Amino acid sequence: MNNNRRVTIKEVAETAGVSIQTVSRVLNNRPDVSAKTRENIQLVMDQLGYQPSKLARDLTRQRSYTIGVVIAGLEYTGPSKTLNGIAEATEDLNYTLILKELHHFEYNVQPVLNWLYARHVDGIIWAVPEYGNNRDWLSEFLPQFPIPIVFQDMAAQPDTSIVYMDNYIGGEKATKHLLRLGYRQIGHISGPLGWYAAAERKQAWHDSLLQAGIEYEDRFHIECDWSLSSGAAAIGPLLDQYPEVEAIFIANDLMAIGAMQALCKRNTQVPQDLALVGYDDIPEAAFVCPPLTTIRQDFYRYGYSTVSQLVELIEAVRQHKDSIEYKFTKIEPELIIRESTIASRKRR
Amino acid sequence: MNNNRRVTIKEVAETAGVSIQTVSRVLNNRPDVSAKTRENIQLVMDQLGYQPSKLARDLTRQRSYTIGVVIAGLEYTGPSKTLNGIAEATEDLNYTLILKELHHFEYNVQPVLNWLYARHVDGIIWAVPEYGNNRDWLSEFLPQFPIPIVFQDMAAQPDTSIVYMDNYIGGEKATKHLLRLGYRQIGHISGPLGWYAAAERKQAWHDSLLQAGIEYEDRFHIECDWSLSSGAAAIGPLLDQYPEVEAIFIANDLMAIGAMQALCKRNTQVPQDLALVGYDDIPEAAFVCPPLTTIRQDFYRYGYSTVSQLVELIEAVRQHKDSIEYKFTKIEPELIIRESTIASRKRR
DNA sequence: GTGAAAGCGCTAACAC
DNA sequence: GTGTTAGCGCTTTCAC
Repeated sequence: MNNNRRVTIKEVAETAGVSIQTVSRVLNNRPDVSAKTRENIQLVMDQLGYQPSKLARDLTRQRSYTIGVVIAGLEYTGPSKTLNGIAEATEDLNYTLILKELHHFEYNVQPVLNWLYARHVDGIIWAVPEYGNNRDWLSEFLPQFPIPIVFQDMAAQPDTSIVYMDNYIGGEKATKHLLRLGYRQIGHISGPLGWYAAAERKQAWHDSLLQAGIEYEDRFHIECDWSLSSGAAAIGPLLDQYPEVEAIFIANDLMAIGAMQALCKRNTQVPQDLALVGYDDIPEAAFVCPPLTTIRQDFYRYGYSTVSQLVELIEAVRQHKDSIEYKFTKIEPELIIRESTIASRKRR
Repeated sequence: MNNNRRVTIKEVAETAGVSIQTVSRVLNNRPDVSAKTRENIQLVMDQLGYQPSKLARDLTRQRSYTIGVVIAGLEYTGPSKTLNGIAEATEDLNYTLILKELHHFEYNVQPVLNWLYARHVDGIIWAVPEYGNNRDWLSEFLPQFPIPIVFQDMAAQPDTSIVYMDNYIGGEKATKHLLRLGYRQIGHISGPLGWYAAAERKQAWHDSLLQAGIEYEDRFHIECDWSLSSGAAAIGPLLDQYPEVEAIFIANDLMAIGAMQALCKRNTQVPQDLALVGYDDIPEAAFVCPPLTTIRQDFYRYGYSTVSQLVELIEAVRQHKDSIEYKFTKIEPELIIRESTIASRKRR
């Protein structure tokens, strides 16, 4: 490892026998440099192995082409796939990505915002899922914050750009699929209801049943914590207490797989005795026995779109300064039908 | 969104009626400021909502406390968990993380290195797995590159810091576990052998058999592509051709689960007819039927250690400048015994 | 076409 | 204790 100092624009200028300014022009592909000068400078740059400092450049331009991503729960499939999409979009759009990972879903906003501001990011993606009241700061801090932000996973808000993975539609698709197959006694295992996503899915289940003219039973609902083991633990007691339940919409695949394991042990057949719909379409969903009907969420696209949205917003802010158009973008999940659901025997 | 210009140190100084330098001193917690002045300046900072620019600071200090992470395959469990560990360690050590995601495992090194250099990162983590000859550039570029790098997933090299998830030991643990249970005809389904990790695991399988005095059969090996479907596709033909195979070490859990699905369909019982060991310990491994014996890799810790290693290296380089100590750190995976392997009936 | 001067926001070195 | 001067490496403005 060589400990050379950086080669600077000044050195290039001196070596090439021109002014710093002329070198800068070549760097920025300005037209007003003679072909000969340009060529010569280019040569010197290559020889010296010159690499312009983005730090210095960003400082003078007051523009960094950098976006800050605030995220949490990277240990879960959803966030990590989302980040994957964000990362690739950032690359494709020639931005730099600064990652700010929160250790918890609870956090203090102001320090994070300041942290990002200090780093001159051009825009921010708030990829922390809405959970409890962790969005209460919005109305307070946001109006006076000078950097554009796009939020993920959040209810619509005025003057706020949001990209939303439509959990309500997803819950509807899951529940209506079961209704279509003839099931009537449909239960629900939800995630922690403090999570916006969990609440939306549950609401959709509830609404779909009512719309179908079915007497809604909140008894058929159990709140779990997204984990496989919580799903495994919940299913038995639910069925013991309400043996009339014919089908269950489970708010994620992990819990659904847990439930299947538990059902296996108590000799309850899926889908003959109980139909199951999951949520997420994790890779394993297609391979459990029987393969799981589920709702597929395209997290990669979710992340990717969020970046596009943000870059649009950044441009808008830099130009018009006034008539900013805030968008609420929805991404619709998809029903994937497999063998954990079939037409109900009882009702046919 | 408010479009205020940044509040600068100059403004703070003027408002507080002191020089810029004094403000800077307060900013950096220098002792040589009177309590009274300090207090006053602090007050002005708060009132103005002053946030020091890290850009400007980094530029003058020639030190950014930023690390660049070059990574690929974020759609897979391993890399994404590793990134999780990297991100948390970076936070804990008060560094900033710039993410450079490569679209492919093949890449051109020089531009990536330049990209990072332009951003003044203090150090680099090369988290792209060694694959084919994608490390050939090491001897060429590295010696003249001025920024410390720590590599992951790579064979030992002189003058290079490496954190290594020990695939050889892992392969050994898997194979020896089967041997200990009494199996003798042990097959192997590997990942693409161009991958260093895949090659190491296979080598360990090979060596362990020889050490046990077993005539080694390369016929019992099939090369797959890490995917679930490839595992599902491979297992049938292997057993058809070599029905004498009693156990298989499969190089990742995804392929192992695929294999289990395929075995299920052809009515081959695991572990009675065939014992299976996977690799990775993905969450689902514990819940397939039967639960999968596997090798657990602590990717989180892997990522975390790599950052610690890098920060140590950065400090070393900044201080001694000469006697740098390059480390080869191994992380040992763990055997997790479940029900997909039991004592062999045939041999007992 | 090219260059000189000023400035981006901060810190380091030295003076007082 | 506090201020002055000179950078860090680049871009912008405005001359020539």
